[in-house]
Amino acid sequence: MAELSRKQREIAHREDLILCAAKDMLVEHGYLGLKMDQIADQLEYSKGTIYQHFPNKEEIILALANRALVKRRELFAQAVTMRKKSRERIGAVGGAAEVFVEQYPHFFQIEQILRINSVFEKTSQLRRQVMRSCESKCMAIVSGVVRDGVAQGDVVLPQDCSPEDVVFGLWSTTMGAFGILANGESLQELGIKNGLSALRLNLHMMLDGYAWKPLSTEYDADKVTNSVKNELLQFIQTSEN
Amino acid sequence: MAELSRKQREIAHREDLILCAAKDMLVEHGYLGLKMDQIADQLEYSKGTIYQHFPNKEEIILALANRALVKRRELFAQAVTMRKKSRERIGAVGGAAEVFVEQYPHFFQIEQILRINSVFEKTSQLRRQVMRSCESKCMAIVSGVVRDGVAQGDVVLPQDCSPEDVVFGLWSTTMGAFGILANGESLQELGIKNGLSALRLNLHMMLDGYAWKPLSTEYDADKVTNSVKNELLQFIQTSEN
DNA sequence: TCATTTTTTGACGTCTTGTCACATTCTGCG
DNA sequence: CGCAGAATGTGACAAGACGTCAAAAAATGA
Repeated sequence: MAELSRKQREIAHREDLILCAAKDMLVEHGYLGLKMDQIADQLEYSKGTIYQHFPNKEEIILALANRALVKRRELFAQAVTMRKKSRERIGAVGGAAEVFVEQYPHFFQIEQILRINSVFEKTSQLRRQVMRSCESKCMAIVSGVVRDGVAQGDVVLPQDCSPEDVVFGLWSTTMGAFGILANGESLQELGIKNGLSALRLNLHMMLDGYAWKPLSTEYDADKVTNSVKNELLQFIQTSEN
Repeated sequence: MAELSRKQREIAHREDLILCAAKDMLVEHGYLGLKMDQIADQLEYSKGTIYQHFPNKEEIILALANRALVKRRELFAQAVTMRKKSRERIGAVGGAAEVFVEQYPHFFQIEQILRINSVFEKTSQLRRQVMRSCESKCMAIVSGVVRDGVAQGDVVLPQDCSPEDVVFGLWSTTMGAFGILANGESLQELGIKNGLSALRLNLHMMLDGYAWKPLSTEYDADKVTNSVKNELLQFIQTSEN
C-alpha cells in the first residue's frame, strides 16, 4: 500500500515534470518548437511514457493554460472581496489581472496558441470543460461586481447594455492589449512607452465613460490598485503554505 | 514579347489561385489543415510549382493577411477624410474597422495564426515589412485624428498620455473583441447577445471617458457610423473598377 | 530545326507525431 | 521466497507532412 502510493506519487510528480519541461520549451521555441521526443529525452523517459500522461501535444498546452487559469480564478475571487465600493472592487479585478500576468508572464503566449482552432480541436472535452469553467467563473465574478455597482447606484448602464457587455469591454481591452504586447515587437517605436500603464489608463477611461462613480479623477485609483496588488501577493504566499 | 507576357500573366494569376485555395482550406480546416500537397492537388499543379511562388506555408498565410491589411489601410485612410469633427472622424475609423471585418471576416483567424511566434518566424523580411508598414500607417492615421482632436480642443489628454496611448486603447479593445468573437464559442451563453454592438458601445464609452467632445450622448453616433459605413461601401465599389 | 533558357515535376530525404507489441517492473499471494 | 498476473515503460515503426532537387518538359528565339 505504501509501496503503491510511492509509485503513484512518482507518476503524479512526473506530470509536473512534463509540464515544466513543456513550458520551458514552449516559451523558448514556440509551438512548433515543442517536440514530444525532446520532452522524453529531457526527462529521460521514453516517448510512450509521455503519451501515457497526455494523448497529444495540444493537451499538454491546454493543461499548462488551465494551471494558470485556476490561479486567475482564485485571484479574481479574492480580489473582489478586498474592497467595498463597487468602483474600487472592479479596479481590484484589474489589479488581480496585473498580478496574474506578473506571475504567469507566458500565459498569453500559450493562450494565443490555443486560440488556433485546429489546435484547440485536438484537445479533450474534459480539459476544455475546466477551461470554460474557469472562464465563466471569472466572467461571473466580474459581472457580479457590475451588478452590485448598478444595485448600489454607482453606475447606470445604457439602454440594451447588460452587465456582461461591460465585462466584455474590460475583458477585450485587456486581452487585446496583452495580445499586442505579447508580440514584443517595437511598441516603443509606435509611440507607446509603457503598455501596462496605458492599459490601466484605458480601462479607467472606459469605466469613466460609463460614469461609474467615483470617477478615476475623484479618487486615487492607482494607489488603490497598487495596494490591492500587494495584498494579493500576500494572499498568494499565504495560500501556498 | 506578347507570348512572354501571356506566360507571365498566367504565373501572376496562379498566385491568386494559390491564395484563394489556401484561404478556403485555412478557413475550413485551420492552420494544421492547410497542406501544401493539397493546394497542389486542387490546382492540378505539382508541389514544386507552389513552392516557386511561396517558400513555405507560413508565407502564404502572411500573404493572405497582407492582402487584407492593405485594404484596411485604404479604408482607414478614406474614413478619416469623410467627416469634419474630430470625434466623428475617430468614429469613422470604427466604422471602417467594421466594414473591414464584414469584407474580410476571416482576417482575425488568420492574424491569430501569425501571432504564434514560431509561425511568424518562418516568414520573410519582405512580407513582414509590408505588414508592419500597413500597421504603422494605420496607427499614424488614427493617432493623427487624436492629435487633431487635441489641437482643436475637442479632447484633453491626461498627464503622461500620448495620442498613441489612446489609439492603443481603441486598438486593443477592437483586437481583443474580435479575438474573443473569432472563437465563435458560446458568447450568448456568457450573456453577450451582440458582440459587435457591445464593441461599438465600449469604444464610445472609452472615448467618453477621455471626455472627447461631443460625447456619445450628445450626438447620434450610431447614425454617423452607419452612414460612414455606407459611404465606405460605395468607395470600395468605386475603387474596384 | 535545334540549342538554350525557363518552368514544371514528383520521387526523395527528413522530421515529427502517435501507436503498439513486447520488455520490464511491481504487487500480492501461496 | 518465488511466481503469476497486472501495471508500467520502451522504442521501432507506420503515417503523413514539409521542403528539395535533379531531371523532364515546355517555351523561346535564332
